[in-house]
Amino acid sequence: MRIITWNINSVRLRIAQLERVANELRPDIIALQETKASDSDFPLLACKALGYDYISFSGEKSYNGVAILSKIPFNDQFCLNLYNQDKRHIAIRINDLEIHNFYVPAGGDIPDPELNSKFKHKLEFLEQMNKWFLENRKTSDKLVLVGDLNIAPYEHDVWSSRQLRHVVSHTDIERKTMLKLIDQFGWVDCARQFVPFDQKLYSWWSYRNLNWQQSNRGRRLDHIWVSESLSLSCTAFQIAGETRAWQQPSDHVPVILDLDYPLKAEVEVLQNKK
DNA sequence: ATGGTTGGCGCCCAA
Repeated sequence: MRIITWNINSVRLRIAQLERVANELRPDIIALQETKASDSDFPLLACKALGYDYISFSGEKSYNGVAILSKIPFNDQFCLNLYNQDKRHIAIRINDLEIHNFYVPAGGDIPDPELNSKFKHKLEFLEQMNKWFLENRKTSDKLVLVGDLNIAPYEHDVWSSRQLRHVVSHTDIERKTMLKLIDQFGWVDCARQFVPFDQKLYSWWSYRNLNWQQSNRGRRLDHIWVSESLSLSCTAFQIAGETRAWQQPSDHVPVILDLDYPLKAEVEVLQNKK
């Protein structure tokens, strides 16, 4: 099973790019963030036409919004309301596998919760995420958590850890909070299972730098985590950096995980053999 | 220290 996560930055504007992602990367599941469409405006038929018959979405006008497109039928879907009625989470369950898609608040410009309510909300959102999983799930459950988490936790998740020390997304408090989430629940950061910690790894390049390719000042803001029970099922990890060079791109690129999880048809075959 | 761009919307806001 191939799962990708992508902050598409307007699903309506980038349907053609979504089609390209679907055709070139061939994911079974696509988790989108920043769809920027209310549910009545979500391009459901266009997404189904790409081969994703099972779609779950939660959006609002102009801001935020998340969706999960699946080729595999799911048994259940739900949204957590972690902060402010923002549409920042959606989850689906396929048999015993649960996939959570998050869009963590970016947090504004000033990394001080006293001076900047957006930064305060970002930290609170992360604490609420952590609390929900600690209270409602176990790392022995089969869980995948993906999304734009808006934090680059490790030194080589940014182009210059020193120069971004006080920049929102790489401040000490954010990095510490993210590592606490990973440690306390027992998440596995799939990217760093496959790519050593001393190698630079980015999933986002700012629109503000038109020379982004040359200067390569990226950050790894988009993540795929799995619970410990799935860590041995991860077979490959990639970041589709090439999409950032497409015409009128999203500032984020798709992050890809291949998981050795039996698809429904395969499960049925297995059951018939018994 | 500052500015740079994009998307959605509606005369700016969030990223």
